[in-house]
Order: sequence, then C-alpha cells, then structure tokens
Amino acid sequence: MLNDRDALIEEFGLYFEHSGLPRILGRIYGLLLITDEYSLGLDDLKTQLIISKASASTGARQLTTYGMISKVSRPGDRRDYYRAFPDAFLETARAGVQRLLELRDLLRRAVDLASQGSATEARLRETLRFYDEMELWFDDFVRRYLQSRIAPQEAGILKETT
Amino acid sequence: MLNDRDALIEEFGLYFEHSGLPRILGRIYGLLLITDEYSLGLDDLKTQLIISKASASTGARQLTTYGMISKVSRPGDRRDYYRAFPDAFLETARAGVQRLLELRDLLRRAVDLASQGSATEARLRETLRFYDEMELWFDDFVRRYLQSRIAPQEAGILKETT
DNA sequence: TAGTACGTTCAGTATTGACTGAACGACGCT
DNA sequence: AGCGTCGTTCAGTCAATACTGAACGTACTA
Repeated sequence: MLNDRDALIEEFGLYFEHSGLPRILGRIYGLLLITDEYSLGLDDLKTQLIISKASASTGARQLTTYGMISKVSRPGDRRDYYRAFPDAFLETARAGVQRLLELRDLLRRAVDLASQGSATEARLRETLRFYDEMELWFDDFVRRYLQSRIAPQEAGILKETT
Repeated sequence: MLNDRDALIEEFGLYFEHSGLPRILGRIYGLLLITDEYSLGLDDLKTQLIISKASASTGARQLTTYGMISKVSRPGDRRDYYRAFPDAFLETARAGVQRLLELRDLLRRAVDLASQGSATEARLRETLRFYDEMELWFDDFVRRYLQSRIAPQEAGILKETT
C-alpha cells in the first residue's frame, strides 16, 4: 500500500492526465509542491518518482514552459534544481481563461459566417458578450487578489471602495 | 481547399483536441454551433462531418453529459436531434472552474501532509486562499451575468448598486 | 588532456484511446 | 407478426504519444 504522500502524488498524476496532460507531469508537479525542500534536482525526481532521467529532464522543462515550476540554481553547484512556482495556480487559472478566450476568437468567426439577423447569429453574439464580460471580471479578480496578497490588512477596504 | 465553414469546424476540432478532448467532439460541437438549423440529427452529423454513425451517437451523448449540447425532439419524429446548448459556454467555464476546485481538494490534503509551520505549509495555505477567492468571484460573476441577461436594461444599475 | 558529472536528444516500445463496422435491441407502422 | 428505421454497443484497428535507454555534447576538475 502507498503512504499518504505517494498516494497524493499519484492523484496529482491522475488529475493532470484527466486534464489532457502527461501523467508524469502531474507527479513531478505534485512532488515539487508537497516537498519540504526548497527545490529538487533531476536525480531527486528520478529516484523519488521512479522515472527515467530523460523523463525528469523533459518533464521539468515542459512544466517550466507552462509556467508551473521554475528552475533555480544553488551556489557552487552546477546542477539544475526545480521549484514549484509560487504563482503556478494563478498561471494555471490564467491559462484556463486564456484558452476560453481563444474559443472566443473561433466564435467571432462563427458570427461572421452566420446569416445576418438569424437566431443563430443573435445567440452567438450573446455568447461573445459572455466572454467579454468574463475577461473583464477575471482581470479584475486577479488585480484584487494580488492587492490583497500584498496588503492583506487593506483587502476589506479595497473591496468596498472599488 | 476547405470552405470557411468547414475550416472553422476543423479548428473547433483542433481546439478541443488541444484541450484534451477528442477532436470529433469539437467538430460536432462546432457544427451544431454554426448551423442555421435549429437542431441536427445523427445522420446530419454523420454526412456533414463524414464520420460514422457510431461516432455521431457516442459523441453527441458525451457532449450532452458535458452539458454542452442538448437533445431535442420533434413532433411526429422519433429520431433524436441535437442542439448547441445556449448556455454551453457558461457550462464550459463552470466545468473549468470546477476542475480547478478539484485541484484545491488535492491541495488541502497537501497542507495536511506539510510540516506544521513550514514555509511549504504557508505557501500552500496561500494557494488555497486563492482558490477560495476564485470560487467566490466566479459565483458572483455568474450571478451578475445571468442578471444582466435577464434584464439587460438594468445591468448598469445593478452593477453599481450591488 | 583525460576524466567525471551533468543535462539533453533521439530512436524504439509500449500503451492508450479515438474511431469504425457490424451486429444488436427497441420502437412504431402496416 | 413482420418489416423498416432508429440509436447503441462492442470488438477490432489504427494512429498518437508517453516513457525509456542509450548515446551524445558540454562544462568543470585534476
């Protein structure tokens, strides 16, 4: 049987897989997230996750390009270390919204194709409005969240005055 | 070369694929979205998208469970028809947020595993707060959006008074 | 200049899963 | 009851890709 730690790492893997990403990326991300170490090297990933060094290398690089982890270095050590990016969740949410907005571009083209004045056109336009509003609200949310993190004690005030 | 309509449908397929879903689901959804017909039957999907009837059947059902399209019926006709669900975009966004909240559950377990008072624990707790705030924000957004759609003329007033 | 310790790349494999064709079951009509 | 028209199911195939092992390039050290 797996201990709680390893079981949780596996579930991160499954979660990623369910999101259409390689399972191994979820395991790497999960490990980096829950480790007490400040950062881990490729060999740490290799041994703790029982994966090949090649997978550790490519996986870490991939997660880095996704903005979910970041490469860090240590003085007097030429090895690469990786660390769960503190704002990874924010980046993840941002990426999710961004993908929805790509869908909006497709909808724009759909509107152009729709017959003028048709019910379809009206429906698509309403959908476009939804995305536009969502974009505004999300930007607003991120802005407020970052403010509340920088100055938590003023968060309540900001919420009421803006 | 493909005409604009078919090209757009293919791009819906690619978009879905990029989101980790079967390409064929994107094509079905795209077609239902841009068609001028009120709804389309399985045979319409089959012939217009050049796919098997089995794929049309399973694909339509899958999209239905995702809440992106809905099955409709016509009087005097025992065939099934499908229609792009008007609130599909809302459902899509909701599903996306929901998946992020599943991730929050994993984070909760990670917090339990983290050493008390460690930097890791503090970081994870901050991440949890982000998700909590996002949940509130999204609920609020959906509520306001639905209000503005029901009574568009009052939207501006509502935004200022609430 | 060897030798060592890295990370990366790439061909090969093994697995997953999307999609199909064919058989099946359900339903309504005559 | 018999027949035609539906939608669904399921085994099988095919393509995509995650993952690995081994070879490679690079940089530091003695």
